[in-house]
Amino acid sequence: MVSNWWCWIGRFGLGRQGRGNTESVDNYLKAILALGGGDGVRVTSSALAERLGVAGASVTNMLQKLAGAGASDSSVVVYERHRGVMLSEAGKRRALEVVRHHRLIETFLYEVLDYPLEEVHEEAERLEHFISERFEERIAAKLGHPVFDPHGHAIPTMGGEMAERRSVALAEVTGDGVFVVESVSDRDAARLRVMEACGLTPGARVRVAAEKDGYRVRVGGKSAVEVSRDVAGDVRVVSE
Amino acid sequence: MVSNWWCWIGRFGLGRQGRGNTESVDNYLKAILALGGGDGVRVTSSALAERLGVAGASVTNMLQKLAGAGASDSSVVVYERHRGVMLSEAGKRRALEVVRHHRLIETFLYEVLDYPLEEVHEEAERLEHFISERFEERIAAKLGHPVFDPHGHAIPTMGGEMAERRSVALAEVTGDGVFVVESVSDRDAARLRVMEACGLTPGARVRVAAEKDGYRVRVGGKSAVEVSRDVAGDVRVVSE
DNA sequence: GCTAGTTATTAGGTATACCTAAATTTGAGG
DNA sequence: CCTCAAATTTAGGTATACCTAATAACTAGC
Repeated sequence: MVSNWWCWIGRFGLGRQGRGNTESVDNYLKAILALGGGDGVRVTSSALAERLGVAGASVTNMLQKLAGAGASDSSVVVYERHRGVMLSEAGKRRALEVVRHHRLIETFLYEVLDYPLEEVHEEAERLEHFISERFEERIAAKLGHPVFDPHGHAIPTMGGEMAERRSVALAEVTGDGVFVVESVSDRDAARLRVMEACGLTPGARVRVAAEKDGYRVRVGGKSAVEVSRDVAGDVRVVSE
Repeated sequence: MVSNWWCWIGRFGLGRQGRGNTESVDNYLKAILALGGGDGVRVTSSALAERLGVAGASVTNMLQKLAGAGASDSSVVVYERHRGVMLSEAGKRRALEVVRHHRLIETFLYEVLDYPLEEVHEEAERLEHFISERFEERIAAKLGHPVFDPHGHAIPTMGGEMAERRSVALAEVTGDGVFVVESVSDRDAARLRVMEACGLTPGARVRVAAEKDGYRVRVGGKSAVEVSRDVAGDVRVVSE
């Protein structure tokens, strides 16, 4: 009787890689979507380069490859040199799927694994590319098919539909008034921590007074706090 | 008031990639561990190539890079050309960490997300490379720091310790007797489905009778079933 | 201790996805 | 309509991680 537990460590080929969408490609699609390329807006190479943190030349390379792959239709983007890029139907579908993954994972981390709000984004950003259909389906079911993620952002359905809501950045509010926080940006974890401390979380009812260089906000019964313009730029509200 | 939900899709650089361990490197380390390279056994290039499903030349390349990186100590493997490879302390630590990730994820998928047993492996194989320390910690806590995964394999602790148990493959059993199933291999999903159907799951008490070309097993009150040599090779048992 | 056969390594190539630096194209202002 | 600066693309390079084919090193058997 010999102990050889190691025999049972799985064995498999290297690499992964679904149907031809690499992690990189998905990130480009997501970035194009985020910059408006899913709604007929032509997105510039430099905007993409800036958002993705890569050199402009790298963007051009990738766009050429994406546009070239698959004859003409069936391609994931519509691209003409010097005239920007937008998503094709297929590209938009895929981009929304990745966004769905991202937001479901965020919700899952927050609801089921008790992550702090400001940490869900980074983890989801990595995992969104590697989960299977089954994983997606299972966490969606576990969470009761949520419509919004913990930041207040809408989660696209499997069909790519998305609850749309009208809102403004708090930073664009000029007068005083009472608002409901629609969503908070996940861009900056530190800022997110500030918002949480102030009670500026999705669904919160806030009384806002614009001041030079910022806002005075009161959430619920708490005492008023000063909110910088930076932070206000990361909070979206709807008027009550 | 303008709706521009897309502004809130996260923005980030591409790529990922922790402290220099790529997914590929982790897979090599895991494979070396699985072939005994964590216990002073020199593992051959061809064994690695076979297990990883890559060409021999690719293995040599990788081993040279792994051995070369970081002066001499601090390297993750001990390698001499033509004489095989084994893990260094650091390499073994990392390999066990990846195995820990894998098995925790499997347990999580099975326990929390209700995956069928035969599907957990493939998903874990992908995700093990991309979860953070926090994710690992959170699922371990959620599961109550489990010691075995759903296949019956021991989960290494954070310190790299691992419950060791003595067992034999059912295929090596010659006489008759009563055994307890210690673990089942996750290698082959189809085989796993057969085992589940037979009741051959970790912890099950089975009465075994060797026959030419296979085994006759009785689990609990169920009627006896025939088990092929192939399947028996994927079941490990301890005598009662 | 030599040779055949297996095993391992070197040499040279592919694809992805980045980079910098050098063209080029575009479009705004005069 | 022409020039010039900004945006974009081309050209040429890097690193990872694979590949095949050719060469070299071990090791058994005689």
